[in-house]
Amino acid sequence: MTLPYDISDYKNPLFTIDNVLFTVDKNALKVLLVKRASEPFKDAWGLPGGFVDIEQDADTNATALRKLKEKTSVIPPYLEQLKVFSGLTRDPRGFSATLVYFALVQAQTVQSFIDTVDDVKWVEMSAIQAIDIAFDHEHIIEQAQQRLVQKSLYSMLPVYCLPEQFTVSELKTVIEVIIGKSVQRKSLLRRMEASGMFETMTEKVKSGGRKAQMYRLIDGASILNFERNLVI
Amino acid sequence: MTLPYDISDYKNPLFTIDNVLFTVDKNALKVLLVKRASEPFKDAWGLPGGFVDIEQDADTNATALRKLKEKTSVIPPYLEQLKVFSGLTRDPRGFSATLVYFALVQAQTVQSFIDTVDDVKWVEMSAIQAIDIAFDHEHIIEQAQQRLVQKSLYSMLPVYCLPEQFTVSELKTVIEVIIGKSVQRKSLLRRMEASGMFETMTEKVKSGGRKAQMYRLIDGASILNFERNLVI
DNA sequence: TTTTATAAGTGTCTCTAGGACACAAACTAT
DNA sequence: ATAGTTTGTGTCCTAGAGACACTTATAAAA
Repeated sequence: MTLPYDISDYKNPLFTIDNVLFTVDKNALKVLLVKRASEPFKDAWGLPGGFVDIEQDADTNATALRKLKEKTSVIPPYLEQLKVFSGLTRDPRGFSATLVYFALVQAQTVQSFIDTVDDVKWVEMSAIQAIDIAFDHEHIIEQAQQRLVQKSLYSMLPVYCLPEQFTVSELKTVIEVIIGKSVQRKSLLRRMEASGMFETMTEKVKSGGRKAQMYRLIDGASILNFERNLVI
Repeated sequence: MTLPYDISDYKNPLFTIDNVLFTVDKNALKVLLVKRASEPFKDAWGLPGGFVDIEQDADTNATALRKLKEKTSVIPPYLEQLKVFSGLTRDPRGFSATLVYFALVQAQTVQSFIDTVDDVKWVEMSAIQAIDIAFDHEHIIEQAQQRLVQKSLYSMLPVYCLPEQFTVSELKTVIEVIIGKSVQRKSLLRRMEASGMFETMTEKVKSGGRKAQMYRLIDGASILNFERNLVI
């Protein structure tokens, strides 16, 4: 419900969008950071985000995708809301609320085309503490990682860190990197079968031993939530 | 990340907070609605909410609780973010984003207060379609219900619809009302035991047959997520 | 006081899906 | 051909939910 006041009567909170974009690359979970070109937190690293452009964005999802594209040239195949982080102290300019999205993408090179960003890079989660991170973004990243781990226990979300076609072993590896524990191939295969989300390709691919079956997400298939978690 | 522009450079989206407050009463899931006193959607029913008061609210959670307290006189024992609903068309005044919270409360603690006012009421979920609902609040309520059902399959969240002390049968009933399916008492007891969230009271309570053991949430116990869902 | 009805609580079997692991199959390199 | 490696399958184990009969406790009726 919205109250009948004119919005200009109010001191409005600063409302922004931020993105936590994850990938799995070389057996490590990585998050995308951009170097801030201006205050506050100039020269620190932070999450790619910004203000909603109400002329241009149909909704906040559109803002999230636009900011990712502008700052990193990446369009993720998976995007969902994490949550809103808010408070008087999280931004030196005053009360702020940032709607954080959480996204997954296949490992790829990133680059920026705009001048509010100096640099863009993938940072391994294990290296986060060593980096000067803007605002409460380190805390936000942790929360996003927890959500990613949880979802990976009861869904095939990690497929979005893979190319369109992939083998069971590749899927197994990204899941293991994300949840930090090994998984049985057999369990994965059973889940892939049960989910009905995947189709097999006719060609197989060599892999150091017997050729591996390639799979892909069926067009338009939505991520199924299993009834049980993997055991950690 | 927030960009370095002065906020006044931007046309800001309307940013509001809304609450979907559920309870279970008389074998029905109910949601709290408020009659709108002014435009837009004057005289329609909508979710209790409003603007953040950055002088008064420490964060958006505080806003949500403040608004709920105003309408019910009660601080609900459970509150979490659902998600942000946004877009150009959901509010006739222009682009808006509303952060929706989802809350649970015991019916009885609220009843006596809302009986004294005529602009707040509990509405059975089954009666929602028959009511003139403001904005996209009907859609929001549906989403909140889905979340409530899901969480009730892998947690004891429905306890927050009960008084401090309760019996297994009472818990069984609220769960069944929420998920719309019967549950085995045995399964519930196993879960209560396994969760370690509850303690037994010394007194028992009569219930038409053998006296029932009373339970309560252990102080400070957090809601445990089970590894498996109940089977629907 | 005994009987009956009712709800609480227990014992135990079944069922499902993940975990473990051995083993067969397919492929490469020597 | 043989060894080494990875893929894929068969099968048993296990945890935890579902089903359901049966025992226990209590109040109300006879």
